[in-house]
Amino acid sequence: MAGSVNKVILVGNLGKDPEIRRTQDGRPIANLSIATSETWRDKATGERKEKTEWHRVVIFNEGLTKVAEQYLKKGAKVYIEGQLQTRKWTDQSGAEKYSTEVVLQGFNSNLTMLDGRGGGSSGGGSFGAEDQGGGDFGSSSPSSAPRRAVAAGSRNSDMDDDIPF
Amino acid sequence: MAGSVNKVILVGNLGKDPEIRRTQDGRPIANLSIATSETWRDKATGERKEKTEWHRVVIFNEGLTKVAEQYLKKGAKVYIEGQLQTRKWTDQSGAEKYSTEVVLQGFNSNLTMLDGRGGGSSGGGSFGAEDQGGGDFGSSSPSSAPRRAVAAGSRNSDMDDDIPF
Amino acid sequence: MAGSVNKVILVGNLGKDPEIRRTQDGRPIANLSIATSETWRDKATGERKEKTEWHRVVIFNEGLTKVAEQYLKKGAKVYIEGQLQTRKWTDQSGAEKYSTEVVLQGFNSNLTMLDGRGGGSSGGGSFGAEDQGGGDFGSSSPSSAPRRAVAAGSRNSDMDDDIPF
Amino acid sequence: MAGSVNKVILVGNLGKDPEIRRTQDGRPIANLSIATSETWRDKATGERKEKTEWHRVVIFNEGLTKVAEQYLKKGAKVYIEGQLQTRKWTDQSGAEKYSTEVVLQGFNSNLTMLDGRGGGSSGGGSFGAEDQGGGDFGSSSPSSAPRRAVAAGSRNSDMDDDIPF
DNA sequence: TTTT
DNA sequence: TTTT
Repeated sequence: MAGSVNKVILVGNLGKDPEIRRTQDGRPIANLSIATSETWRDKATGERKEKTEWHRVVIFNEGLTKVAEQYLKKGAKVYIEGQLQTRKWTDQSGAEKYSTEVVLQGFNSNLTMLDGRGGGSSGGGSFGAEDQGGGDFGSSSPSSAPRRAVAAGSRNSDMDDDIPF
Repeated sequence: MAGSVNKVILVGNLGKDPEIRRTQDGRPIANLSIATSETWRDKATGERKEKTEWHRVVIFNEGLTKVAEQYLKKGAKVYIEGQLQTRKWTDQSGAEKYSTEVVLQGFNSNLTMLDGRGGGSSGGGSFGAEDQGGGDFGSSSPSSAPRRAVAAGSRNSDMDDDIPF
Repeated sequence: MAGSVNKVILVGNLGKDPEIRRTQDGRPIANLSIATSETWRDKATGERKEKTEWHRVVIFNEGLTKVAEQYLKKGAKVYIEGQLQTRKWTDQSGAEKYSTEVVLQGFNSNLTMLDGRGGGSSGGGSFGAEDQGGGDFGSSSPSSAPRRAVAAGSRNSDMDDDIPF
Repeated sequence: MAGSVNKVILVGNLGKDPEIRRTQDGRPIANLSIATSETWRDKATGERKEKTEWHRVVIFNEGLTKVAEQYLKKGAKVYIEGQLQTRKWTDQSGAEKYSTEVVLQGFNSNLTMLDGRGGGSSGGGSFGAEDQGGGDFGSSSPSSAPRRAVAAGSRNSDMDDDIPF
């Protein structure tokens, strides 16, 4: 079907270190377990309640996989943008199982670190789907290309970042 | 955990009419099957490929459930905003199963119709989590309350919807 | 700053045909005016109210610009994903002005058509940031690459799209 | 127009403390300045570049305004979900100006703290549009109501948060 | 004016 | 089971 959107946005913490696997043809894949939770006060009893949801996240994008491998640790807080996918598989006893995952792959994926845990001087970093994420954090290539200068009449004569508020 | 976000955004089509159930205490619940798909051309063979993903959507919000029941039909295109939730259940044979659903419940849910199928002169409509969705489509109550007038100095003296571009 | 996210998601209708311009070095840029609106019933008076918001959308991505030029017309309904950017410019009288736009550029942009207006047999189509959008609609290249086969133990032995709900 | 969506998602840092104002009828409004930025390496020169975007955020939701007033400080990292709105106003010289803001108001707004600055043992917290946000951070009321138990056949017999991955 |  |  054309004309559809399939997007998941998570902000949560890793329940354990990323697991790195490889496809048969050698491409790396990272698996993350990410927890999100909500808390509320029960209206009847007044108790504080909390519910944690665990999300299985699979990173097929090679650059983002490297970022996960190098920078993410158990406990790290991340922003994740990917797609929902449900896989069918068969367990050892032959039973059919379904697993729904948040898949980071292709152009509309994102992985952004929201804290600086795990050592180094770095704080959070943002990595888009096109990143190769190689090398040192400080020299890692970035998200999207900057906006190019545009010839659009007089409207552009004084481009500036200083927004006065 | 505090400080987390769990959000799913889908634009897709209903594979069948909504199914309405009731909780033990009588609250209505709507189940939707929503398809999203992507198409691409295989780089090697040049073939056109398509992959469809099916999403199980559960609407706990009472107002949105009514909207689903009254206005959504098989084939309808919708915008959905909800949360990911995975449930564990046991089938007849005692096997443990997991089911991951997109749940519309609480303040940060949304259901917006993107076409006007199923009769009436109306095209799509938007229903937020606070809607009761009652009555005729044309008179259905809306999404969010309008912005209130604000005393904020001279900055507000000439509010206008006519943005000239 | 690392660790940030800047995302705008719109579903709305074009107020007029796209305007295509070119940068000084010849790259095409599309400008869209997109309307979103909300309706509500005034609690005090019971009147039905509507407020329309106009969004200026600028497409720097070359493939998406072509898609806009070829397929979008006044009235078309689209899903847009981009970033907020505010530009400062100086008008003819020398007054400083600011213009905030939704910019589609780079990896995390999306333009999806949600209807089939404007002729042809085509309905909606989805175009990610990496698309070149060339040629006929039916043969246009697609969104993201498909998921590759993965060697991940027994879990993958029976991949299938037939989710039974 | 029915059938539209107007959503902004930001993760960024406050450039200064929130500013609290009041409407003529006494309702509190919070104004935030939030920075997002992206970095990239210039392909031609190899230089590291950075571009910061400033966002004006206006919180009309009374509960979220209180949260902003009590917990947010200059430098705090937040997740924000709101709507784009452009206001027209006239400055002292009579010139027409436009200001585009991210407005948090109504059901589909969200403000989530992503760090634990400003004292207390708490880390980030999440506040939805329906929160009143009163009282101590640790006892603050929550986001969305929990999912209610559902009579839906055998599928629900063993609900559990312990997802084993 | 933030953050890295 | 949708849609193109």
